[in-house]
Amino acid sequence: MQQIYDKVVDLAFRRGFFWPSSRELYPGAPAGFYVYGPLGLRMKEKIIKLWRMNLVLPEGAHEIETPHILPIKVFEASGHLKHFFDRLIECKRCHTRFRVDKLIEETLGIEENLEGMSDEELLKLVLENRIRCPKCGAFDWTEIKQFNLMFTVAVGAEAEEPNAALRPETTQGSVVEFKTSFMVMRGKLPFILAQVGRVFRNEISPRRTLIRMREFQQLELHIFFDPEDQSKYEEKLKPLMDYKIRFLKREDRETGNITEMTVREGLETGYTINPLITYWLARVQKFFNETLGFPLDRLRYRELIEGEKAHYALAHWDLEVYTEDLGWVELVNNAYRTDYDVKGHMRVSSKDLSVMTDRGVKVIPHMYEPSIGLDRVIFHELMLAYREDEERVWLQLPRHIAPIEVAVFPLLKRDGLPERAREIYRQLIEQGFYAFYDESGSIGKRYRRMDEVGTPICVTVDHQTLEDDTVTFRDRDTMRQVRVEVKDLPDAVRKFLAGSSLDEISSLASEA
RNA sequence: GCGGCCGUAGUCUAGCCUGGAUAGGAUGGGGGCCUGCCACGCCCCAGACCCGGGUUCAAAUCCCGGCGGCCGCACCA
Repeated sequence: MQQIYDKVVDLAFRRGFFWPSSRELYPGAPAGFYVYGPLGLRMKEKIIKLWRMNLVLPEGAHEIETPHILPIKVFEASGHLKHFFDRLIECKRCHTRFRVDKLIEETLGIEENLEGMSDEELLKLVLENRIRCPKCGAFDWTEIKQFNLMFTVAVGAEAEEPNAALRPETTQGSVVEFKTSFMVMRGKLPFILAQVGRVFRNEISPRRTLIRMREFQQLELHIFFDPEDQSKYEEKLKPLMDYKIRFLKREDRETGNITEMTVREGLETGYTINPLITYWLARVQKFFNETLGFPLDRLRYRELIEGEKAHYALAHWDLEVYTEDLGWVELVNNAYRTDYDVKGHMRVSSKDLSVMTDRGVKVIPHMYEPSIGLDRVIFHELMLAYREDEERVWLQLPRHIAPIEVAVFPLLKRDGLPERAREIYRQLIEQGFYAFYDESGSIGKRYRRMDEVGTPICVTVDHQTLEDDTVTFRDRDTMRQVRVEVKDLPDAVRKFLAGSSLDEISSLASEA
């Protein structure tokens, strides 16, 4: 069942939300790269802004921007080198694949470092020790295949070997720049860095358009804190104590039962570890529900278990969203990375990254990271907004996220109506709205076109406008119209986008 | 990456099996006429055989390879 999915993808390509890169000119272009068209880009900007206004600035986070390309050393310290450059060997009988270093370590009980060995040496070890397939017991292996899940680059005109890589997460940039940022901002723990940025993963098989891409965008918060001092967050949690966070606990995997746990319960039972993590779990869920408009019953935190968690994570919850077509899809990676990253960089760089705290002791900060997959958020906004009936197709996007905020039409293409409509359009643009003007075809067709891209308001200039300077103001969801005076229009648009009802809009004129 | 299915305008599709002349239609798009509020109608225009090779007098059609898509497995740090 992919009905809505297919329709949303079709609509997105057709109307300029997003489409596959380079397809027009070079049909064989590799998959997993997408262009954001004008409408998709607008939504993206709006969501970034909402994130910034809700989770960055009020939390005192400092937004920085670090390079996409980082030296290989960085990824040696972060553990990505080890975990991203897999060497796999496949059993020819049952077609199960194994990481060859793990296979050898586990079968022979060797602890020594196998990373430096060549493929030939590793294969020789497997064959000489007659290591059998742990799954089916066969002794029939393929050659070793290299899997690079990071894109490597050779920096410098004369470089021949890759000496850098495109980052697979923005985190490492923040960790590497933590100390400098802390210093220049005269920081104190907890200290939060924020990054909006593109990340790159050489996925084996990119699929489902924006759901799994090779180049995508993350909204990440990197919260550095003193694990021994939670006082600040204890305070911040007070108003949230009865807020319910939705979890899929590890033991409920089979049944899918969601546990609604209040902040208080999370703390008391220790399930959510500490006040800081608890606060952020609640905060991020609230952001998705209240600001981005995702219904609560479609959201849950899936607790990851050993083997699913990232190599760096002590605890890890994926915030997931449910749609009928795609099932539960991860939107936010919430990882308690402990001091894994900071320590890794201390080890590889031999620099001291510990900082002084108010307690008067130096600590190596721990890190908690809510990391939002922006493209997936946009895609799900579209999926959840899609509506159709016998008459029309429309996107019931949250009004403040719609890419076109208000469209202006002349009822007819004569009698001076287009001229007046263009004036009104100009005024709205000057007021800072994302306005849109159209005079082609019939009025009904123009309404349909705007419905399809989720434009919340259509304003129409008719003959009455020329007499009393009022226009019709149409609501996307009900198709109802009220008349508004042109002078009140900017105010009406602003209020409607912020959530006012159509009745409130129509009473504007009578108040004035 | 493996296996199965598939690839004709932006989208949907006819033609392919059985090779043959300007690749047809719908929808969408642009322009025009019309139109006093929800995809009216009419006229005009632009737009496609995934890429490469092979077989053939001749390939959208047959064969091979590549690329891409969907589904399943694996991967998803």
